[in-house]
Amino acid sequence: MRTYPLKGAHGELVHALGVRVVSGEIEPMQILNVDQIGLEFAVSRTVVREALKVLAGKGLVESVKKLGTYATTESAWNWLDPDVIRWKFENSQNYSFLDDLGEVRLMLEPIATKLAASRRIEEDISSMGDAILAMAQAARQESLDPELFTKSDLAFHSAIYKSTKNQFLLSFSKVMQTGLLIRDQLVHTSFNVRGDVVKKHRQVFEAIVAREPEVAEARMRDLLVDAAADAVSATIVKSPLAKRKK
Amino acid sequence: MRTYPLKGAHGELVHALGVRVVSGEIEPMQILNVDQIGLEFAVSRTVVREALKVLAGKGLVESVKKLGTYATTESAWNWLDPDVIRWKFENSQNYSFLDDLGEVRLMLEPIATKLAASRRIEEDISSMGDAILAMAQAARQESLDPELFTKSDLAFHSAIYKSTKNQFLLSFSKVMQTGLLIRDQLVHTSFNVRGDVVKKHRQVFEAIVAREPEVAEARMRDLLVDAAADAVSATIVKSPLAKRKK
DNA sequence: CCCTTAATAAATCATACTTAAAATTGCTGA
DNA sequence: TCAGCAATTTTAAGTATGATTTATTAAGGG
Repeated sequence: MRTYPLKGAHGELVHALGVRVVSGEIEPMQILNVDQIGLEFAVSRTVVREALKVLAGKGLVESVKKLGTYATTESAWNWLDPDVIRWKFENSQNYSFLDDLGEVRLMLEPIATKLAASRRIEEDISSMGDAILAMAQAARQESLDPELFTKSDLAFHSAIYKSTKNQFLLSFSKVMQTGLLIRDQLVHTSFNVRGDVVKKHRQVFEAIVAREPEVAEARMRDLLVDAAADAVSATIVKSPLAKRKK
Repeated sequence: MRTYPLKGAHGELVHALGVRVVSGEIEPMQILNVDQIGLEFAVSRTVVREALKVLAGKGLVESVKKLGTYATTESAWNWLDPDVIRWKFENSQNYSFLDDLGEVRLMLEPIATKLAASRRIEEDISSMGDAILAMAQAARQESLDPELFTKSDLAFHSAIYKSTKNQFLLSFSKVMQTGLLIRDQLVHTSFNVRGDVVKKHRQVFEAIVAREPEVAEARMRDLLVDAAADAVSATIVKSPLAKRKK
């Protein structure tokens, strides 16, 4: 399974080099030699150069004449690029950036929910309704379906961002989804789904349907605090080195 | 002056095509013919293909064999890419996305300020201090310097994001800066700098220095409300068609 | 110390070849 | 006659390679 959308040799090379840069395997200021890479991956210079241009577009490398193309420092990277996030996950020593992502989520999502409650249209309601139904279905004790649960959970939150009619929030939700999805793969959907998770989602939904911004916001905030607590315990279990940077 | 960081024929082509897609001049699903573009810009196929790959990396185009490379719909674009924002500004009929950006700013920046107040290190303090000094200097009635004012204003807010030690917030601040910078060019720094602007910035700064998260947050929120009010009046004056989508 | 020149690697160009997928054609059988 | 299916053609992306240009650093000479 390809987790990246890019096709062919080019896509694989973008992916491979991207991972090397964000994982720190290729250190900042280290030169990426075109011919050498072409040799290693058995592709032509054309393909290598295209890949480097794409990475440059995401801030991961820079190139100056005479010197060469070199990796940049973290602060130059576009962390809000879904690819960058995905690559970061794949070979990381340190998952503290997950905490960073969660922190931003906690800043945005309750207010996004408030906005959703005042701007949602019928189409948004039906998306959310479908997601909630699927979620309840997946959480049924007789037939637990972790994959469906995760998927519908993400769909619900995504629908909220979409309801805000704010392009930036929608783009952010993609970054978030990428992060959460891979986190779930990492912690293997511990799926200690507390009985009230679905209920709490439904209550958020109902407040949005009823166009009650303040109520929706408060309920979402409550829900996220629970989710964060679950995530922390899961992370500690699976990955003892995941420590918050002071 | 080049407002884009990309160099040479390649960079210019990425820019030109990016603007066309983002502005809607090239509509979703419309095919971008490689040979035709090469002819129009008098560059080789290689350069065109590299440019299209970069755009694909930002979600602006997709390519399938046999069919060609075509523009995608807005929802596929990565709005959190500084280039995308910049291009959006350059040929837009509608500046409502500025309101979207401001909305997200209002969601993030007060809390970022709160975090900054508890996580800032000495280096952050000196960055902010320098920015505040420059700002006060620029706002002096004897020698008004709009450009310096804008620059130091941005530097101050950027230093706050940096103090949070959260990579995502830092990347977001780049997007924000791009937006605010070009907005200021658009409204030509109306510079009706209310006397208390510098003072309010200084008060935020002092709360951060004193490590008073709650106070810092409240003061920043207050400051942003003023800024938003100024921006709205400026936008209405210069651009009557800037209407908020209902 | 400045100016010229050489060296270097990115940037560009041009062209040929390969691959995958869609569209067309053509065959078959009901 | 025509619907359905398979083989063929066509199209444009994708890949490869060698030659050329350009910009910048570094070395060398005045």
